[in-house]
Amino acid sequence: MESNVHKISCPDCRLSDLCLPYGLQQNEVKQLATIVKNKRPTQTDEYLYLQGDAGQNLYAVKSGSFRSFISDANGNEQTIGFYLPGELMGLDALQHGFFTCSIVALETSMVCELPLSRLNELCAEIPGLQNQMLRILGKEIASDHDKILLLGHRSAKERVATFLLMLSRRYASLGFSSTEFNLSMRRQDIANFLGLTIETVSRQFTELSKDGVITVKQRSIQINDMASLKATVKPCLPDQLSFIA
Amino acid sequence: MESNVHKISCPDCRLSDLCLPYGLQQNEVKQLATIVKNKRPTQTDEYLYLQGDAGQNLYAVKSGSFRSFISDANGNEQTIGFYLPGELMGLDALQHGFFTCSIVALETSMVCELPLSRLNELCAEIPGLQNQMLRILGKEIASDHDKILLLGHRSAKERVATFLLMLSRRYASLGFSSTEFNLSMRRQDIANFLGLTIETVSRQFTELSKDGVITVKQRSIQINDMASLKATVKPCLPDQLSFIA
DNA sequence: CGTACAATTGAGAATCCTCAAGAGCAGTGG
DNA sequence: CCACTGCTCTTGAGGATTCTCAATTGTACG
Repeated sequence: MESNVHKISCPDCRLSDLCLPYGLQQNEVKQLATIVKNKRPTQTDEYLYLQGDAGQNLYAVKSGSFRSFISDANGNEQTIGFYLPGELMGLDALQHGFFTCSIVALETSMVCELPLSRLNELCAEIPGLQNQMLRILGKEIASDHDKILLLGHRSAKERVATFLLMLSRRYASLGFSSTEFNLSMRRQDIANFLGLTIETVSRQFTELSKDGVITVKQRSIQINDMASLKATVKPCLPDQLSFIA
Repeated sequence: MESNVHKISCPDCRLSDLCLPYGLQQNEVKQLATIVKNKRPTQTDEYLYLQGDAGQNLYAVKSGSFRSFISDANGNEQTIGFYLPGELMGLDALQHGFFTCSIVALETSMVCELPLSRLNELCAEIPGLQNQMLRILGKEIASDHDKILLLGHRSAKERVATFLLMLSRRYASLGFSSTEFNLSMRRQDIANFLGLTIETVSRQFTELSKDGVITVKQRSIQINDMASLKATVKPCLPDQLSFIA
């Protein structure tokens, strides 16, 4: 079944409630499905697109995970976010038709390709789709604001704890365990995303482990004391962890 | 004339090329103008809306400037951005219909109120308007990504220099001087926005002054050596200063 | 002129980074 | 089966940047 994931269309996709079809009528979802192009799997470390590429499509994650980042003139990267199944990539190209960041697969992954021109036409026909597009864009913006808060006003420990909580939340909304999961990204990616060094991230993991809050074994994470982990970032409002697109 | 700025409608507004009407036909702009509500001036330190408020409108800055920020449970603030004339506020409410940040006026300012329901209807009728909405949303997202880069990977000096450059750019696009302007925000706002303390911001201003790059006198800024200022943030790609919504 | 607020400047402290070495794990080939 | 290589992650010590605390100066406004 998993090997046929790239053949599943919107009406049958278990992610449809998280993705663009949310809130649409059944026949509208079918309409949407007609413009979706399936792509071959994206392999680990393969780029989906590069900063500066012409962006004529949006991409929805069907399986796996991705990392988005901006490169500067010196080749330094800033990781902007991580994308999990059901999430939409490429929204930054809406401005000028060029991607302002690059996207790379963290593992073997599947995406659905949505041509912007067709999507725009469909938005005019299906009000619910236009609304959902706006909701998704609003979510991206709200999530980016949370990241700005994270980078601007949080200590290293708070950043790492927040990172884990946000992954926990998103895995939960996908129907996976919120307390046990495997990180698909390297420490380097986490550090870069959080504006820290990998040594600092590693030390924070170690500290949280020593306090019994989490158990870390390479990429595998187990949250033993969710309350403590949340208390670590208590300065945040309870519902302000929608975080990290 | 300035006192009548709140009576100027879209077809006559000198900001129309920066704002929603960009790219629209003349009659379409008139249509848009019919849904715009003029509001009384917003005074310094007056809130346009508060985090958590129901958001049924977007707001375009007609004159003056605003600061947006997120508050956490302890009352700490993170400034998310500054808004100048022609820019659209309230996009974060598109997700759930609630504002995720608060907006406060930095000086006496005018805004145009755009009811989302009417705007949505109009978007379905006017393809150009829908496109412009998506462009604006894409710009907001790209700009937020730049802020994440700024907070995640830049030194204090780079942050302050970047802040000045971005203001310079935006004033220039409004037709004002790119080398001489007055800051409408306090040091505290700048520091908070940049993830620094006001002391650090002040010291960076002093250093840039001592190097002859800028002249600072309270809120008044003069850029004497634009090349040096840009060199301070050279790690960035030349066109990556679209910055800071 | 005095108060309140904003901004600057200085000294010491804390956090995080840099540099360096070592440990753990996967894949390769003898 | 085991050593070897490459990569990732961890751990430690010292250093740099930025923050905290405190005092002073400057500016706006009644």
